[in-house]
Amino acid sequence: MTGRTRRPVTSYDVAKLAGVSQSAVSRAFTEGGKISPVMREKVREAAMALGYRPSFVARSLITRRSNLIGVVVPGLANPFYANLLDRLSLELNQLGYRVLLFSMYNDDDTDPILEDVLRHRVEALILVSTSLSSHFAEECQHNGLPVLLLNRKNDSETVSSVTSDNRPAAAAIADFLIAGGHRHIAFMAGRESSSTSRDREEGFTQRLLLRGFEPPQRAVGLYTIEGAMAATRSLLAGGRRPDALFCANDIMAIGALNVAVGELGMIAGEDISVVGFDDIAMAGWPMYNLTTYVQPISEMVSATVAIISSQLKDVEASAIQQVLPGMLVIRGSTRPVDGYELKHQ
Amino acid sequence: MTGRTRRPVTSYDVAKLAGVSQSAVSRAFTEGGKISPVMREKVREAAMALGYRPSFVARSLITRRSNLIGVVVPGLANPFYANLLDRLSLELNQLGYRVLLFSMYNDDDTDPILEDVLRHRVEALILVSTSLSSHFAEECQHNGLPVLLLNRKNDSETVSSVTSDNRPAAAAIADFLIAGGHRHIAFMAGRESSSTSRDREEGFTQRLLLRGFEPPQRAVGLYTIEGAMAATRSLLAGGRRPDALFCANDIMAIGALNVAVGELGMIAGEDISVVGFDDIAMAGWPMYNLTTYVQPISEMVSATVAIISSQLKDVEASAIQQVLPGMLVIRGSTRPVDGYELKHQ
DNA sequence: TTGTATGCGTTATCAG
DNA sequence: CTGATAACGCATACAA
Repeated sequence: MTGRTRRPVTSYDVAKLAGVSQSAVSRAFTEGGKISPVMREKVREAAMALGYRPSFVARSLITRRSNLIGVVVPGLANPFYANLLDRLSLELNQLGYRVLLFSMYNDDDTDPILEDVLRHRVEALILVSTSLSSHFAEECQHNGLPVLLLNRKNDSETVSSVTSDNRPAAAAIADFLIAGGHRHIAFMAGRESSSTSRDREEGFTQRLLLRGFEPPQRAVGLYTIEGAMAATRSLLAGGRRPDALFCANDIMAIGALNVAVGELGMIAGEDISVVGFDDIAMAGWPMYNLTTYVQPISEMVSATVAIISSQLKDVEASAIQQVLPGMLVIRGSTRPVDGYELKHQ
Repeated sequence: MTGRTRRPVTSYDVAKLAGVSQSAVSRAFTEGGKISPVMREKVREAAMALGYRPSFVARSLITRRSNLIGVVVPGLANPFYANLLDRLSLELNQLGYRVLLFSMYNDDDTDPILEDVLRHRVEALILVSTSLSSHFAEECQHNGLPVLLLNRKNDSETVSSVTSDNRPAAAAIADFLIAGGHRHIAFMAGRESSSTSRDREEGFTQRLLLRGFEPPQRAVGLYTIEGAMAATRSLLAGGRRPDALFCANDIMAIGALNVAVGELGMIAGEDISVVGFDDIAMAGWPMYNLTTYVQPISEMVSATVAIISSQLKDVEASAIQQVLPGMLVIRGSTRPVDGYELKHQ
């Protein structure tokens, strides 16, 4: 406790104090190290006295394992992403991995960031609702680096992904709105570049057409509250006011409610039915009470970790496109419909 | 593009292909490396062909700089934390640092996690609303590792912190509620262990006493929506219903509104006035329209990065306890008061 | 079981 | 400006 050390304590320092070899110190701190209990204790004591902590960076260099997993998120303003990241971090930690975090704000060009991630020698890469250039996909595959797209799909079949069953989900929502007797149905997209948004729109539109409806009125909310509020204002200002609105995610649906209910004084579930997608916590709160499609977030995270784990074990493991089923939960933001059970709070 | 490489490409591989020495490769990829343009180009070409990326872990070992900053957050369910993390990540990235993320779910014992962080040789440590054992504080100081508590203070003066002016803020809220003619004033605390919650409570209570009021009715919301909803139910079920409620953060205030307005049908700003703290995005949405104290999140993050930077430059730089002023924004969840300007949407 | 010696992929130091 | 060579802190094959 005397002076301030500048240089961190090394295994050599510990070895000298304990009167043993450096490798003994190493073994004392390695998982399955063959070492006698008495020696281990001696080393641990010296280490404690010096405040020694084995350096993961030195270890990584030789073991080629960084214990790091790169996670790229598109900002955390959407609670769904925050939640996803939170759980991901938790599960990865339990497996002994640490999360190297990257926030993407412009979806267009992930490459510079990914370049940086690779330099850190992460053991795997998880992209949350973010796309990947085919160039990089190849690059990662070539290096045997597991990559997984979470809540988004890739054109190529060579990269793994975990998503909900977006198309059937959207179709079910179309059925529900039709059954509710709505006639002027609208859809709010996220970003045009988002496969997730496209899938939901296609599933929705195709089912409407199949049932003899016109394609929905269309707006773009850019996956943000503000964008959704603006889009909703113009949607509801138009001559043919829609009586139902399906938004590609909850955050936009809530933006829509902010405008329809909060600004225009409409009554959700009577004047207009609003449906979201994700089931973020807010959706279940009394003030919004939003009908939405539950993304099975827990299963999605588990599947993600499972796939990553398997590819970590076996580099040759083939890519998996996992699609997980969620469920529609009916709350008060939509007109009640016979045969659909209202979720009791 | 032929076989799959198992071992990442090294600078030696590049050197061989380019017909130069390994050090030349290193210089070509180092910031201020003295190297001729022609050689640099030759190296870059070979590197591109092989898909070479310098290893940060090898570099870290010798430069003793990991480019990593450990950030510990108490989960991301509270948008305020998510926002904080988001901005922090952004600013640190711009300075060339990467965020090594840790989520704390039990506030009690951060030590095992911090142990792990240090092994990764992070260059600094930012604890968001999380406490630090004095043991670890010493340890970090001894190692010359900058540590900063964000949105929380420490007993010891030796560790830096960045917070809002919680006490004056809470006092201002007391004044505002008194001016609004409220008589039965309640306070909802976060966690008892939170210095932030304690500061806000003390500032609030002391001002009430000073103005001749009784100490506020008290509830504990545990900083969560669910906790706040439960606390509010019992608060409003009691005989003496409070006509004003100040919650130690927004998320709890919104929980309170969920119950008061959403469940009990009360009218916020008439039957009861609810005030929060933080000014998360949600607070400004029409459905909640929450009066709250704005934490200057942007300034807090900048101050954090500035302090960390200065301590990174000069290990001997002394700890700083920075307290930043925010401001009260009046919205619709509280009774209007003369002399207080309503925030226009 | 323990110690010795070597290498992980870079940067840094020194000659040329 | 360029190339050889020695660290960086640890794990591991090998010898004892």
